[in-house]
Amino acid sequence: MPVPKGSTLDPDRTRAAILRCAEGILYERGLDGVGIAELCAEAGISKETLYRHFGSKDGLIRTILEARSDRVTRWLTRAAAEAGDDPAAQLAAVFDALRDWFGEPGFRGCAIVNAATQHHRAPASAIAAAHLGRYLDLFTGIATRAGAEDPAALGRRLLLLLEGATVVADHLGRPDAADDARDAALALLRSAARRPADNQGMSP
Amino acid sequence: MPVPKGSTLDPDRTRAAILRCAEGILYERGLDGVGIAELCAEAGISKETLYRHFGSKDGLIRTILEARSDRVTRWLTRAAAEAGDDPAAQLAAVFDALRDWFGEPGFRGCAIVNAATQHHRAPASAIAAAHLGRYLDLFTGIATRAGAEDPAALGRRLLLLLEGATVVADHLGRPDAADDARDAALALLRSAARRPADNQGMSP
DNA sequence: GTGACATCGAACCGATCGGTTCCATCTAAG
DNA sequence: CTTAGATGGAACCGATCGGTTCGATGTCAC
Repeated sequence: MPVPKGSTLDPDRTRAAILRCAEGILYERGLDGVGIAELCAEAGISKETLYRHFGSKDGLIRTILEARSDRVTRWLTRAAAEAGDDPAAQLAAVFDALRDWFGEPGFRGCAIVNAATQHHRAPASAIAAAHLGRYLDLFTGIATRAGAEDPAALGRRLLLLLEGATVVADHLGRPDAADDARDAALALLRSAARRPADNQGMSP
Repeated sequence: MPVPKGSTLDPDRTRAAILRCAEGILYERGLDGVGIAELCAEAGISKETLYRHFGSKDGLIRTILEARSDRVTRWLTRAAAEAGDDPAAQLAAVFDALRDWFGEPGFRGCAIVNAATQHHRAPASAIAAAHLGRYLDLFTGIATRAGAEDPAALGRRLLLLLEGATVVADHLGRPDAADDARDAALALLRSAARRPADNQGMSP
């Protein structure tokens, strides 16, 4: 029961408590797998309070997803930044961070992509698209600093590895998909940074 | 109304008609986005008929997903086989086929992976895992024939590209994610087939 | 014609859904 | 002490859900 009776604490704190509690349950059980009533019971609040803060279940979901996109983006960006100046090291750091995430007990894929998959028309789709765009910016930045011939193209390919690793880690239960993605990403980085043409060998 | 009154045609045909109709609607609207009643109405059958054939909504979904996994696997395997003997050409053919799929009007991601994302505990999860395993076999076969040093590892990385491309094509609305995946796959194939160590350049 | 079978259409079941409303209660500010 | 605001608890709403049952209707094999 995170929220006492009356207005013991300011509404902002109530709001934050609802978000923190609902995020976990919705992620674990799916957007349609849990009702408003259970969400409120688990958070120790009444339905009226929830609706005063978020207006609707969709409003609650939107708020949760936007906050999560911000948090995840900051987390990965910082992981890259803390790896130093070498673009390859930054790239490796991103996938190493992902691997930690994939290995956590409750891992169940990307909450934002999952939400968009479940509610395809709803605002979740737009949030997911923006979220992937942020990933793209991160990877394109690394590709640019690595001196890739076509940083945008390399960024897009790195994004494929991230999303693919997330899906495989989830549905195959293989957190080490992040390791495969990391190795593949470094290989792509090497071949893209090499030179204009994409053949880098001395084959017949 | 695909199914007339009485038993005009044999039950097998009725069953097939239900499957064909329900598959499209469930894919488009999501497993929880459409009820049994609407499914029956759209297929022009009664609820009793549906339940006699499939037992439950989950039974219907399971049947649909398993059939779809078979069909998709055969489709991609044939695309690879028809590309000739060159492993690189086979790989390119797979992603070219995917691109056609991504570009279709109703594309909404992989139905099987989507189903597993929506019903995480249900049999959909097992079907999705098996489905990814089939992809893995396809890619590992290509990697083996290409003479990769570690065909299993290369197969896993190619799978990441396929799944990543599917997610990105869906949520970013970019069918050309398949082209990025194709180029990345060919680059990975080249660098993996080159030689034991994974550094194939002449950097400092 | 007769019986076995498949089907439709509709009513029905209990449960749950998202959302609304009302009121007693508690706290903090004046 | 009083008042304003935030809250919990519970009742309530109409709709929909997955699933069951039953009788009428139709076709087919014999």
